[in-house]
Amino acid sequence: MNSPVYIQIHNEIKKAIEAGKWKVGERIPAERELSTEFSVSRMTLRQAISTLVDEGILERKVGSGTYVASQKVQEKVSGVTSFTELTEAQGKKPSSRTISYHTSEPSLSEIEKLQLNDGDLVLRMERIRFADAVPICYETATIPEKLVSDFSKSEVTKSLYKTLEEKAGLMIGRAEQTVSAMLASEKVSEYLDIKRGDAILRLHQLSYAQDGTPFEYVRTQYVGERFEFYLNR
Amino acid sequence: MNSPVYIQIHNEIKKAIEAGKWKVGERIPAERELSTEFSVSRMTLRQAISTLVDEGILERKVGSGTYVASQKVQEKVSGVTSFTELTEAQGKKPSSRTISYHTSEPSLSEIEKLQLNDGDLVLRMERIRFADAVPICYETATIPEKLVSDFSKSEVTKSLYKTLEEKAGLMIGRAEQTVSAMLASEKVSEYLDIKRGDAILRLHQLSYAQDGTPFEYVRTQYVGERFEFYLNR
DNA sequence: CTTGTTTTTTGGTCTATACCGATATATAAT
DNA sequence: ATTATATATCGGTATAGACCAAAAAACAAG
Repeated sequence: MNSPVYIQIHNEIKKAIEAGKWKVGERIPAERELSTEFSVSRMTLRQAISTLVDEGILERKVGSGTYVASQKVQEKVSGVTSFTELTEAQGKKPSSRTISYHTSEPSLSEIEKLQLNDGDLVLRMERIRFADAVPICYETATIPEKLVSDFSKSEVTKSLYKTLEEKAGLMIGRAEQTVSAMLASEKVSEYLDIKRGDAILRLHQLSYAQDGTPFEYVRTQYVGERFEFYLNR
Repeated sequence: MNSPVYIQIHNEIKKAIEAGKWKVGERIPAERELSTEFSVSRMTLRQAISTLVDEGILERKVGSGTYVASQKVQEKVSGVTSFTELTEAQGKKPSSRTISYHTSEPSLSEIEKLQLNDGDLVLRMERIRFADAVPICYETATIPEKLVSDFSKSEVTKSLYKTLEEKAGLMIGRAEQTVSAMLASEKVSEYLDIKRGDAILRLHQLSYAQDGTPFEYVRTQYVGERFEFYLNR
């Protein structure tokens, strides 16, 4: 247990809130009170509170007290375009399941889109995204193998952009998106729990680094019945 | 000048950086040194530095020093189109601040877009969205008053879609979006901490219920320097 | 010149105390 | 009962000092 005291206190308070010691909207004890309870100075206690405020778990009100904040995921509402936002706006929980994750030879379109050379390999990931338990889309992402050969699987699947930026110094630039419609294949229809031939909304996306190099090619197939993606310009 | 000392120091340091006293990537004097220079305690000086770090203007490196950060907020686009997802993909924390929230007479464009009748009132909300502490966009959302008259403010600002669906039985359908460019007005430039006449990327969005009724009209003004929105079709 | 070790510098954490202004609550006046 | 006022509580700011671990710089050894 070598973490700083204020982090430990942060964790204890957070756990207490999750355990229901104080409910949403309720006031927690004053800083001076908590500081004696935890046997630390008020400034240290304040630091623990501050991190919880930064995380949106607590709210401060001068002269009144510190209160358990309502929710934080709910702040994300307004522009209804993305899967995640739509999902959360409807009060459902987005999740994903990785179908496959392996290195292989690129297809012709992948060679073209990602500007690959002879012999270059790619990392291909397939995943399904869910809203609650309902499958919404099937997604295939392709990345040049040389870009991610040094990274762990979780580094690639969980926060690819951050990992690429921090560990490979690759600055993310623009992205090209194309939207079209198609029919579900047998394979995809099984993944998405629909019938073969059902309507699919297809989103192709090619992401470029700031130097103009394409580094990620994503093809997403949304279930037409369960997702809408409108663009008018 | 009644603002706290640490804010005043924050402003002075920020101004000095903008004036080129220390260039990007360069190290600024040590905290102990600056604290004597400004004649404050080190903790107060630290608080000024901390706010600058939160804003992405400075970066700390233990044992080394504090440096002028390389970039402001990166103009990246990843695999997503929404502000929230974009922000999180860059490892930053999205947040928002409500500027105003009141019922009023609709404008001509609002009457047209939302298909309002004579005498109908609208609820108009203005808010600013941030990535970490940096303002990214200014957003005005208009909703027919009759739709939300029964709801509390937090129900509208925090999870409008969920509330509409659960309490009004309104199923969210499609949304039309238009993207264009314009110049920042004086008012908006102050909100977004930019100059009047700076480039603004404007996104207008009209959201329809599943029965075809328009129910929300959102106009978002993104800071051109801090946000990019690519669409190719 | 290179490599390993020590010293110094720097940010990170923590204490104990103090005063301020905003808010809430108890009290007094009407 | 209502309204004005004083008091207590609360978070916000600020001080002056202390020790720690990471990093850099100075130094020593080969």
